[in-house]
Amino acid sequence: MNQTLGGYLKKIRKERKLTLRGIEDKTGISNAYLSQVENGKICKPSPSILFKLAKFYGISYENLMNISGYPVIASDEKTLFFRSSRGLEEITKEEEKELLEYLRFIRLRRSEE
Amino acid sequence: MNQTLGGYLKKIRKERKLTLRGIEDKTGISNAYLSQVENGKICKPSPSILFKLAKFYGISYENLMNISGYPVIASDEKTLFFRSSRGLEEITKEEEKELLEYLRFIRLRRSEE
DNA sequence: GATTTTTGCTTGGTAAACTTAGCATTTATA
DNA sequence: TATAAATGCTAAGTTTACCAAGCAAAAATC
Repeated sequence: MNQTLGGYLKKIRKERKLTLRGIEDKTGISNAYLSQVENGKICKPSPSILFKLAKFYGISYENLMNISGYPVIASDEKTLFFRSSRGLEEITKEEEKELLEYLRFIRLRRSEE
Repeated sequence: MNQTLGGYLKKIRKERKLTLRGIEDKTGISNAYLSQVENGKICKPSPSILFKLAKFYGISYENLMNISGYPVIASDEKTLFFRSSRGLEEITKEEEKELLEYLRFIRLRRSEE
């Protein structure tokens, strides 16, 4: 899907007509370094750098981590949870199943309105 | 609560009565290096190393990343999703609210059985 | 009790991320 | 058209993660 990290970043920057030095000013990442990244001379920028870029471009940090070859929790290994007033709550497999059924019900009901 | 990476790893290893060389054999991480990590001489092992340790010890990779000072997606910024036969499905805020209510109902019902 | 093995650690070296300085070419301004 | 500024890039240097080798103390084996 997405080729190299450098290619991906370069493509986005070109699309938005931004300059290396402009990004340096906004993110603190040196233009020299970013050039090396975009041209594949650096293949694994630190997570901190990737995070700054993700935030600046408004793209997914997790995706950048993945493209860069860092280990990332596989989505199907993540525990399901809920935000609530009490914070984050994990849910059991059984609850997940019931909730999924209920979600189907909700969506069906909504589509019939 | 606020623990150093080294202290945390050392504590776990001691609790389980494991040796540095034993872990080297199982994970490929050199005992010399692990010693430096545990004693705080190395503060930011690469995510790849953290992942190996998390897997080996059966602890949270995300937590190790966090303790090491790497950027991690804040839990309240995570998108809620569901595993289903169609893959991962994101849910809207309204759906989340309804599902949370239903979760309360499920749990109440279960506790009354 | 002597010797061998195990254990944690230090030292020295390599590789790669990242910065600063500077160069060549293009673009803007006069 | 001449000059100044901007842009992308490279080279050199610093820092730090990480490994291999080796050392001293503790533990195990005889």
